[in-house]
Amino acid sequence: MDNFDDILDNIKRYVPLNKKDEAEFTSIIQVKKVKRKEFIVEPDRTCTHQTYVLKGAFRSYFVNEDGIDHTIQFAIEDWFISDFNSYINQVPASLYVEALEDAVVQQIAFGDVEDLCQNNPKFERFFRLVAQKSFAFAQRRVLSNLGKSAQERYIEFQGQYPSIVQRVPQYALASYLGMTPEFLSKIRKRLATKS
Amino acid sequence: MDNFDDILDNIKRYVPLNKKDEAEFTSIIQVKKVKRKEFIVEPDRTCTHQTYVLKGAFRSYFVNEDGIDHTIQFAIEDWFISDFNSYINQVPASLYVEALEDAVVQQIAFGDVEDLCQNNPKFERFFRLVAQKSFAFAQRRVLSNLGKSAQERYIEFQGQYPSIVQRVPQYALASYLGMTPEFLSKIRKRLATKS
DNA sequence: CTAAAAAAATGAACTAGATTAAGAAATAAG
DNA sequence: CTTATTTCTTAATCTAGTTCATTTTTTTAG
Repeated sequence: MDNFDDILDNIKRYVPLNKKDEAEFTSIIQVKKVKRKEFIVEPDRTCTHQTYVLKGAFRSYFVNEDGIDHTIQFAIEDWFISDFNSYINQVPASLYVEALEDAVVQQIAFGDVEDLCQNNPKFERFFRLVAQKSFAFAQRRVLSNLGKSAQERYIEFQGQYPSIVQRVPQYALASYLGMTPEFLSKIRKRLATKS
Repeated sequence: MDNFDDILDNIKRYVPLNKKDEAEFTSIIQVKKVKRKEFIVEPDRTCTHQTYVLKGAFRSYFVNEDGIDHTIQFAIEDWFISDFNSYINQVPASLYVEALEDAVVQQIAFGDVEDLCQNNPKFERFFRLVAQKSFAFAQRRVLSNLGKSAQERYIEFQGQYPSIVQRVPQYALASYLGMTPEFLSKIRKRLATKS
């Protein structure tokens, strides 16, 4: 059967759930398989779901007028991903969310989540805590972008998310860190030869 | 007496409040006057409160090892400000929050807010919606930092927050936009002479 | 009103990182 | 396997933005 243990454990890191809560939550989950290079969100189409990654890897990114893309977020197992701005305001997306590997996801629809939150304060609380944590995280990223050099940003990310560094293409990582793939290549060489 | 109308109106943009809700909320508000250049948050001291600006202007900023400061956020009337990471995790702050003008603020303590949220789902919901909006905003800022040139970032900010541009010192704005004050000066001259 | 301090402007020299282009290596998918 | 495609590397050139040093302007607080 479907494995909802991981996503429930994720929630239980923030709020305790009894069997009834669990049933309520799992009843709104939709499971989906996604092939590598497939999009689960695309610009101009409203992002209707939050996506929990059960297996696989994703990235969300923005493509600007010049065709250059900027990675907003990566997500591997046990992470949520979406075009959050599109999702919470239910307006057309500006991002792509693309599978970097064949993947299995568990999705929850905006309307279902809002209903759930209205009916069960535990979930309202869960989504508050997650949003607050996400905001604090995003602020740290702003700080890192403002204050650090390209090399320092790479080293910091590598220290914090070694599994992501190994798993995603270098051009995607470069675009997350705000530099060109060529420059990231140069940094890696510099770091490798130095030690 | 104290004027709580503005802060209550702010909340009511997200959730409806009856008189009892209003009383519950205002009972935990602490009012404070702050002089220009005074800090309401400092590194290494835990940020115990969220601050609502009734009158005045603030900025939060980080000072790195080289003594260079990076502005994270501005706040004028009707905005909230804090070291959010310190506040929600109740860990020592890494930011300064400084008054740019003499100010009057209304503060709510972390513990009081958590109690309020547990007892009244309307406030849980309010803080969820605010956190989600803040997160979406922070993501847009990351995007803007990654994708745009210094001049584009300035023009964008100026279009979105003209009142802040006029009100805060240029060095603070430069440090928010991720450039040196000298370069911002150059951009402004370029834009002024071009038109 | 005025002296002192803070903020902004200017310009010359410099550099981190981008751009371009081409070849090498890795990976995917028949 | 094997070939087509995608990804990564390398190196030369270029530029947006920084640094540093000085001057001018604005603000502040007695």
